[in-house]
Amino acid sequence: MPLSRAQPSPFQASHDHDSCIDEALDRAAQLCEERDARLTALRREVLALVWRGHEPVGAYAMLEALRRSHSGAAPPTVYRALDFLIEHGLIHRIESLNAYVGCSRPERPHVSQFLICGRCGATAELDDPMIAEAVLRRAGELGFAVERQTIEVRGSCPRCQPAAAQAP
Amino acid sequence: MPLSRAQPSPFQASHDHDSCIDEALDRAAQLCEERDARLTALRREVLALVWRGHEPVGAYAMLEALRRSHSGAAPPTVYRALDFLIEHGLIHRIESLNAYVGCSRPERPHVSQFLICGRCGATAELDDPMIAEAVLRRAGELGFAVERQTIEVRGSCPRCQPAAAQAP
DNA sequence: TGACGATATGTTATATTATAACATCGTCAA
DNA sequence: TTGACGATGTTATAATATAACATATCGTCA
Repeated sequence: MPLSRAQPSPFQASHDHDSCIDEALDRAAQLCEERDARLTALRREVLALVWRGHEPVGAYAMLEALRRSHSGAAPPTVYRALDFLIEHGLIHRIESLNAYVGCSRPERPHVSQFLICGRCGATAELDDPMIAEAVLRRAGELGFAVERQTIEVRGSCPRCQPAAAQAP
Repeated sequence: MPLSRAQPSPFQASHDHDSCIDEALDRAAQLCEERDARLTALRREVLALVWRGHEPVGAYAMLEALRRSHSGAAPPTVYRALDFLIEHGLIHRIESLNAYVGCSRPERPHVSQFLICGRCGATAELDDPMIAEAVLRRAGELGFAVERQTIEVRGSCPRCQPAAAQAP
């Protein structure tokens, strides 16, 4: 089965990231059209910036990059675009980094978990039902009604682990 | 079995919070002594501020309170104390709130999960091995070496749920 | 068409959270 | 007693985020 429209696996070896970006932008365009949401040039540009890599990107880093094309850009310019993208599930905010990362499965709502490499910064988005359900189960036992799960895991990705062992 | 030295259960009905604070301070003093760490008056005062309630407290709120007794207090005053308390596992930082909450089991290292009520702010610290292990298992499958888990769950606590249903 | 309403963006200012850098103080031990 | 170290004081500034109001753009309907 060809994975024609899927993001690369977590911590995959080098891949064609340009197509990765293109694909994310295409999917976003499609989703926004379906939902009558306006993926404007500005929002699209911010989405592309989030997808520059698989590492979370800070708002002010995006702002700086954005200013190259968009001379008058100010903090609200970026934050408003980020708000839109988050609302539509196109990106996620990583709370422990104050940074933003592209969503790998924007089509459907999901509970995700993030594995964040402390060395290279690469971040993988998981959608593991076992984890999500373990949280729901325990919360349920305590009578707590879950609305949102924020799960961010720091550590070393497979590619950085020899390095991690070398220089601890 | 008497729970002589245990924090109250998550989302417990009203309890004697003064003894809750006292107990946290006593345990901290004991732990610091065991570890040859200096729980100075300032650090102790900041710890008491974190324990004012079971809701996470922001650093600048603590700073304001601290200034009543400590006229010259400045941001570093608070942040340095917080750093110390975190290092010694006496408090936790809630990433999604930029706020700090007392640790309910400072004696031993643990992986905790937080249930945070979006209405009253009350926060319960869990130490559920099922959740922690579900994360470790999945990360392990992907070759990711976990160093720290940040798990923060938003929702409504049992006491706020009727209210939540009423005013959604 | 063109005027209106809604949504998006521009612009300026400011709030909130956190850290850098260096000075001073206090304590303990040699 | 002095020197080293850890803690705190002090000033300044960095980094992240939002408020508030002005202007522009787009789609719709009279």
